[in-house]
Amino acid sequence: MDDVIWMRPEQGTRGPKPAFSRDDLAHTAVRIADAEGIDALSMRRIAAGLGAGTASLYRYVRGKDEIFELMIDAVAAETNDFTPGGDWRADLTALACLYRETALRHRWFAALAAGRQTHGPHSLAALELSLSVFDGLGLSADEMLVCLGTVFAFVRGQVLAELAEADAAHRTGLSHDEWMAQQGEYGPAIIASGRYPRFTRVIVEAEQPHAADRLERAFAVGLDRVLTGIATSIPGGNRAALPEENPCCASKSCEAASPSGPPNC
Amino acid sequence: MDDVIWMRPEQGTRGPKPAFSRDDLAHTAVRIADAEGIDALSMRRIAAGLGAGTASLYRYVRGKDEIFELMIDAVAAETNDFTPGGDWRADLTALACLYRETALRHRWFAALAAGRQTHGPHSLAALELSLSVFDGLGLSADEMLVCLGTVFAFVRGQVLAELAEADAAHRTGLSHDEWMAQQGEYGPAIIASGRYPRFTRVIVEAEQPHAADRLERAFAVGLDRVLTGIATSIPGGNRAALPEENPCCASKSCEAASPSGPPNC
DNA sequence: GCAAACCCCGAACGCCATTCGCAATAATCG
DNA sequence: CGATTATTGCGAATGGCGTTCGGGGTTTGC
Repeated sequence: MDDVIWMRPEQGTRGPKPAFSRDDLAHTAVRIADAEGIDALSMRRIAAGLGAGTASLYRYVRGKDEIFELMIDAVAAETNDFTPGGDWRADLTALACLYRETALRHRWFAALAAGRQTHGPHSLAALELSLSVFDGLGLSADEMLVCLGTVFAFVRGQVLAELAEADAAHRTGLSHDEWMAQQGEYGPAIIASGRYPRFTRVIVEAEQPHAADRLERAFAVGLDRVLTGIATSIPGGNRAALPEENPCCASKSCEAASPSGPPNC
Repeated sequence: MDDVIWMRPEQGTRGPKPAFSRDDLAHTAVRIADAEGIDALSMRRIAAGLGAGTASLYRYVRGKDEIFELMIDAVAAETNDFTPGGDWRADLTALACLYRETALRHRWFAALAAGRQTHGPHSLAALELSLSVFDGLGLSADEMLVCLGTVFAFVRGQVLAELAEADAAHRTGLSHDEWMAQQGEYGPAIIASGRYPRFTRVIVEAEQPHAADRLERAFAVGLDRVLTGIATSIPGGNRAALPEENPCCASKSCEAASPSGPPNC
């Protein structure tokens, strides 16, 4: 009954009023994790940021896991700043970009959220919003879940890959020189070994990696293809599949997603 | 130079031979993590499993991160038990299923591997194997990377979602009764709130969740759609897109992936 | 045969999440 | 209006963690 934090009342009826709210905990935790990394987020650190004693946190939360739950739900709120326009494909594209931008803003979010199911109010609202994209298409509940699941599996997986690539500090992508610079003497050793000819060819020939926006482009292209595959199973959703990718189409939809934000997707 | 473990020699030329190999560390660590969970994996625990002193581990490894690196590469070896048959789509399907099965066998693997780039020998071999699927298709290096990246982003994302769903111990899927049973009084509270009509409808109407193989099916269907979208951009890869999904097609390919293993995909 | 290089590891350090118990506070009840 | 009771804040303590230090033993190359 009360092992779900969202079911417990924020404060009792008796006794002194709590000094903070759950939102206070969530937002300071998010701030710290954003600034110092998720590994630097300790109960002591949160309490310090809040100006409270460490043990006091356990009046608000059963343990660190519930802190994570609060953080995830707080950030989930940022993925809800969007109203669907009626074109499921454009709407899904926009939602995916919005999710990606949010996850890149809070670099700990994707890994944390991918590992658990969250049922906080903002997370539920996000799910509700996502489902609303399919309004009027006549899809069954199962079908909607599969479609959404496929798109967001791709989005989360791709974002995690982006973060992993960037997390390697000075380490970079797969372009020849950047990768060489990172690996020091390991890159040449791999190539010299002759054991990985295709990998070597990719390292040597890759050109896209030099482009500054290559991560965005890869995301847009991949997303577009995933959606093309999904369109296959949506009545009336079959569009002419373009033989060559056109990332600009995704960019357009993405621009619509964050009308006021910078066009960095 | 030597901040990549794969570049450091396993033992020096002088002094006593080390009592263990890196593989010993990797395999005991994997065994412990499989059996007791990744959180139970401590340096002390590994040393105990190895019959060594805790501090001795630091003769083999710079820190716990490198233990993770060894574990990931050890498990990556399990994704290499496959030889492509020449049909890129069937081969990618098989590779995806093989990856999924491996990740489900080692429930810590996906989350760990998704967060970092690994360049151990088995991981490189896995990449090389994956790239070989595109042999003879005339794709550019960039194009191959985007295709592979899209497929594996989906695979990793989907597997993480499956694990998250199962990780919630007794917590289950999205079927009405199972979900209600998990949430205790939270589920009814959500529905009763009336704030999430689409979510409520999905909870109530979902039927697939009752099927025992629903996770496999969702994976197969999603993967098939992703591949359909990718086929769009591969010369000669455009097949007639089926208006309705046919998960059995993916299952067939998957069976081919592990000819000797149990047909549990 | 001997010095340099290497291995093993007990002990210690500082940080962590979590628990316990007590003093302070505020709503409720008699 | 007390007295009761539920609740809050938190100092102190517990046990576990990753990692470092330093010393004693072992093997190799010269």
